[in-house]
Amino acid sequence: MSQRVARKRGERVRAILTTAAELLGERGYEGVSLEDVADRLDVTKGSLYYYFASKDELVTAAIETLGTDWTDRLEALPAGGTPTDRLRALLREHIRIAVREYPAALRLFLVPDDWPEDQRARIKALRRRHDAVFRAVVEEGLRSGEFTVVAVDPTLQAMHAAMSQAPVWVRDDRGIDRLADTLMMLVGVVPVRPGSAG
Amino acid sequence: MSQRVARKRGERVRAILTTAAELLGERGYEGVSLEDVADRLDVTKGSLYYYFASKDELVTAAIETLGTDWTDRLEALPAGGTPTDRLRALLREHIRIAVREYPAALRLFLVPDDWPEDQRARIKALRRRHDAVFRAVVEEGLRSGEFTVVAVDPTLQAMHAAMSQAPVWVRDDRGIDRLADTLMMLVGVVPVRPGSAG
Amino acid sequence: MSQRVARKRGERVRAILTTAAELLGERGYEGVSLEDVADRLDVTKGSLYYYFASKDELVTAAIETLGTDWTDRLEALPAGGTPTDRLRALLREHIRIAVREYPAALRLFLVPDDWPEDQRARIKALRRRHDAVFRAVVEEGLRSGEFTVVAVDPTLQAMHAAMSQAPVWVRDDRGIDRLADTLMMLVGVVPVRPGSAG
Amino acid sequence: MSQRVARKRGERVRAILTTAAELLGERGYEGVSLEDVADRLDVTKGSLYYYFASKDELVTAAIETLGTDWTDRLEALPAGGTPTDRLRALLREHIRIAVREYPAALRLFLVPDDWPEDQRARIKALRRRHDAVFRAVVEEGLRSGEFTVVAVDPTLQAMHAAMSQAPVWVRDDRGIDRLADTLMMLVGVVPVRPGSAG
DNA sequence: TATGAATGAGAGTTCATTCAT
DNA sequence: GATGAATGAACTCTCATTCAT
Repeated sequence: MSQRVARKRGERVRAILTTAAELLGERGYEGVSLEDVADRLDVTKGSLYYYFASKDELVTAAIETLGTDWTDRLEALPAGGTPTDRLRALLREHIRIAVREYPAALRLFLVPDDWPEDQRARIKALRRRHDAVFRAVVEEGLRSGEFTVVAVDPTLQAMHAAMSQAPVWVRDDRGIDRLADTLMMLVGVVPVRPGSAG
Repeated sequence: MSQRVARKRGERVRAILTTAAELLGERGYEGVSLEDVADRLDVTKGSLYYYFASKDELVTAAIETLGTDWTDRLEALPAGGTPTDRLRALLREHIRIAVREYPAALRLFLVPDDWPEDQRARIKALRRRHDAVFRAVVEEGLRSGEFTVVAVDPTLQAMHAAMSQAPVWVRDDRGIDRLADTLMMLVGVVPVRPGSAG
Repeated sequence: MSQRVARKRGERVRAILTTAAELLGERGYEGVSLEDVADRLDVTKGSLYYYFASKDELVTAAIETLGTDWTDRLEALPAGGTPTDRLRALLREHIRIAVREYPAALRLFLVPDDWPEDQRARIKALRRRHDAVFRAVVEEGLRSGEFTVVAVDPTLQAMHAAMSQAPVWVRDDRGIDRLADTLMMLVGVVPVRPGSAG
Repeated sequence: MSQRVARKRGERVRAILTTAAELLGERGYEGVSLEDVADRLDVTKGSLYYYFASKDELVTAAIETLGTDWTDRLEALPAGGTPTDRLRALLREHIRIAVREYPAALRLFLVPDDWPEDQRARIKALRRRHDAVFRAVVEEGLRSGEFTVVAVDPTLQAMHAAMSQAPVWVRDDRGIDRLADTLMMLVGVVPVRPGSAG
């Protein structure tokens, strides 16, 4: 395969993955048919099989795209400031992306048990990289004494669970901030002027 | 209809609902077909329609069964002790049920938008009742000054999100306790000897 | 079987047939399920099979009831007057019954080809008796010279077809009269003051 | 889509519609399943959904095909002659088509009440166009004084009802002519040598 | 006699997958 | 590379029919 052809193929694949990621992020696995993906790309269903062997393969790759993009954006946040500031920024950005772009994200990362090990592994890796971003800041905060946790793992897991569910109840920017502040408490950071409003 | 027959029918309905709840709790709405439910009950698909008018009806009733049972067990916990003790007990029990019995429960309570209003309402009511159990304790803790929160709603939502996701990563009793303690931090209760183990 | 029991059975059968005839007259064969019939009788589906071997049997018998009742009422019309008056009265009464009570009658008498010969024969006999009522008057009118027809059979058939379809377009009493007058033309009786209004 | 492909698709659609129209014309809506249509085309049920979104859509389109074809043939009849001659020709042709090709046509044009408005409208339009052919001749005959009617609407309706029912009793060409002549009486045209043969 | 329960065939529909062109 | 077409399995739902009690 010539380089030119390979490049072209790469572009095509990327277009498919981006589109699929969008749709999956909006409606989740069972909510998206290959017809939907093809339609939005102005292509026919059959064509997708030229690039991917099955729906699962396509979905896995698309989730990879989506997850990578997501993590990239978190990593691109400014590095300076205290762990507290950086964690809060991370939380806000994460929630913002979840709410605005990938409302169905939660469902996506829960891969069905009967998928091939290969694909499960790829998504696991994705989660790990994503997780590392948060873990680094939390651990730094622990070292500096700013943070207190029962254990790192459940803390991170609780954070992610809450953020993924956010699209269900968070409506506006104020909701995002309140949720971020609430999650800061998981590392022992109590906001300056805590309230008790419903 | 004679009493004896009515009782028998009740039993049958309960058997169906229990079975359906189990399967739904394991695999979620789209993961369960009526064939699956019928198979596990050793009857044919069509028979289910003798008791329920549609899949949605059956599923709604099953979710109701599952949710009511769940909340009942939380409400049955001993009433005494400080809010801190009671919230921790609630969290532990909730996580235990989620992990051991209804690993896919999370997805269940997110009712599809296109369901009949009637059924949406029933499930909403269920969620409200469930929520009230936690809310009462949290508010008591706030009044007594034991708890601190940014706002009650996101706190409860984060708790529930984390607990529902628990089946994915929690494996043993220690995991349950660590998660419960972690979530206690959402109300500002820091454990006596906080650690930092991964 | 004692006489008392036989009588009771007869009553039950009649009740079923009347109800079935009603429903069939309203909605036609495919529009009525045994459940519908049973429901309206406050009985269960299964019970019907104690009296009838199959849906077709029940339907045939019900059509017989309906058809007999219908013909009875036509025969009960006053005998006096000219053939013209009597035919017009017959037409009006027939249309009235079709429109008000058995809007789906047309479909009913068109028995599916694959029904057992026995049942086809019974319905044929019914139609014949019904037909005889009109035929008698038409033939009398022909003998008396009041009527003119191309041939008796197609005349009668056209009359019946039009009357059976009447429920689709006839709305009020005026519609009934206009249709009856129109059909009188089939025997050469032109109304005194013919119009041409749509 | 290339022209060649579009043409091929058109042919396929036409084949489906023709087949469906045939079956529908024979057995009516409820008497035809998609399986039946697919079988006769030597394809599987699912394939039909590649061309039509639902049974109703397919049926509507098929009825449209059938109805258009029918009306086309009536409109193609020679235009000359008196209204009497032309109406008789129309009646004969209409009955011939009904008897030979679409014996169940009657039921087809009675669209179920719960169909989407869109489809009801399409079939209504069809009926209107069909009706117009007869109405034009009848009105011309009225203007020229050849015809006499009670009212135009019931006259046309009675004609159509009788013709649609014709397949039930008309057997041969003589039957067709006798029925046509009989229906001419609805507009006051009495045949030259009226008989009274049964 | 009648009931409640269950069955099984068949309906319409969806969709991942295949394949000749 | 991509398309249009077709497939076949799975799904929800309906209903005439059977049968133990």
